[in-house]
Amino acid sequence: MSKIKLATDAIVFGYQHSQLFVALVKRKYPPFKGQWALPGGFVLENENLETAVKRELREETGIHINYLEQLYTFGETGRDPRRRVVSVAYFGLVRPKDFKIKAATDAAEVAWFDVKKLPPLAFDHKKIMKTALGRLRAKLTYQPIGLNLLDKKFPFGDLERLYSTILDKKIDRRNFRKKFLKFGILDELDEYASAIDKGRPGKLFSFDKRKYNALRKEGILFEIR
Amino acid sequence: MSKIKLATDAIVFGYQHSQLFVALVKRKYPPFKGQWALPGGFVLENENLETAVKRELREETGIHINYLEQLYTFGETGRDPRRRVVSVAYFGLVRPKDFKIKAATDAAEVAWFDVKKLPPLAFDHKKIMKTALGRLRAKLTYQPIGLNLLDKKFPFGDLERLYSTILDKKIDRRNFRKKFLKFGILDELDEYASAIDKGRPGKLFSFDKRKYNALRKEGILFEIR
DNA sequence: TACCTTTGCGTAATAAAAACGCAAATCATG
DNA sequence: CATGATTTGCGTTTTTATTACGCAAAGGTA
Repeated sequence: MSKIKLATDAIVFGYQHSQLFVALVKRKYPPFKGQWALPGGFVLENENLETAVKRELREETGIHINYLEQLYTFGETGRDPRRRVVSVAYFGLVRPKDFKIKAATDAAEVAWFDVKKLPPLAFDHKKIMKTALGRLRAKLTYQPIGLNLLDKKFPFGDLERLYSTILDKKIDRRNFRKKFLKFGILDELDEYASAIDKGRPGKLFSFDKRKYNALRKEGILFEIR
Repeated sequence: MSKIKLATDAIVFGYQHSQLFVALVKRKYPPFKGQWALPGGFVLENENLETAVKRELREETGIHINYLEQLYTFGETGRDPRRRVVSVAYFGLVRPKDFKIKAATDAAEVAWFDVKKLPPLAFDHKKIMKTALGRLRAKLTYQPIGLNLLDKKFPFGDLERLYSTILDKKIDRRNFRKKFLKFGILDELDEYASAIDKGRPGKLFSFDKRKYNALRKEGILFEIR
């Protein structure tokens, strides 16, 4: 039979307080024992790829994923020192409330790392991270996937700060708001953000996925820069 | 060992006379014997994925590929009736002069099909085709990859017709020209298209890849709609 | 009450896109 | 060899989108 092994890896992003995080697990066994790595593992024979990623994530991190898409397949010979392993990488997003990491079964430790302060990573996972970050940044500009990183109800300022930190640039608050709201995919609620923060409490918004899909069907395209 | 087999498939596009073509091979053996399918096959144990696609393409079609990128990995259980096969699909572009198909070794027949008149395809290749077409159309708008489908020297009208046929919409010739040339990635040559066609012969242009990469590095982004 | 911060709504200046006009170069045709 | 058909090449005007700001309102804090 084929001696090529098939695996999946997951790059899971989380966002909170103007910081972008990624979930990593500390490896229990060689190779790279004790190093941080992306959660992932081998695909079972009768298992779909997406099912495999979700299973690994559940087993290793207990994370409840909110958005998941295939990223890229990394298949260079030699990327695993043991033998030929081809890995289909997925990238996922979680909401702030799902940040808490549950008991891990397979991996020794799980933790969220600020993407700006990553430890050395096992295998070619640094390369995978870079690809994932590129995809996240690019996609943010032409699909409203950033909303998967916020609570279901959020003040508008949160969304603006999310774009600003992930795209790593200043954004004019007023123009950003006008442009985003003009798409009509956010519902303005009759609730206000609790005034724990300083400043005037803002109205809460929620993503109207139905309206977004309808607009997309019509060919109207989302774009934020 | 793993009973999952790893394969690659190639979706190769060609363009000529306002028509978009794709290369297909007729299957020699079951399953789907006698049906048209995408060129492809199993990855060898010590072979990189891109090497595998290129080898298969050479063996099955003799096509000289000009541009190649990974498209998506199709891994649903049951997509191959025999056993579990996960396929990493690539999509490629060839120039008109490379259209001629050479002797095939592995496959019975190779042919170019107009994407608008495709025969029934084996496996889940119809789905792969759809994904590839989507990617080509999307990418055309934010990267000048369409130039890989034209001769190295081409009259501007060819480029406009290429966009018009692949994106399947009318384009204002004058605005398109202005916008495309403004990027400064095309060199205007001192040659003219041979006046075999009717109408005024146009100047020939060529793609200045160096200039394009320089601009991309600066963060200036290409966009055509 | 004064001050700081953030929200929410607006307007003016600037840049980009879309719509359209028209002459020049070539070929086919009578 | 003049006429029409076709395609190129270079404009202008109108419309739309983006960018750059101004400023009052609503909350907390001192």
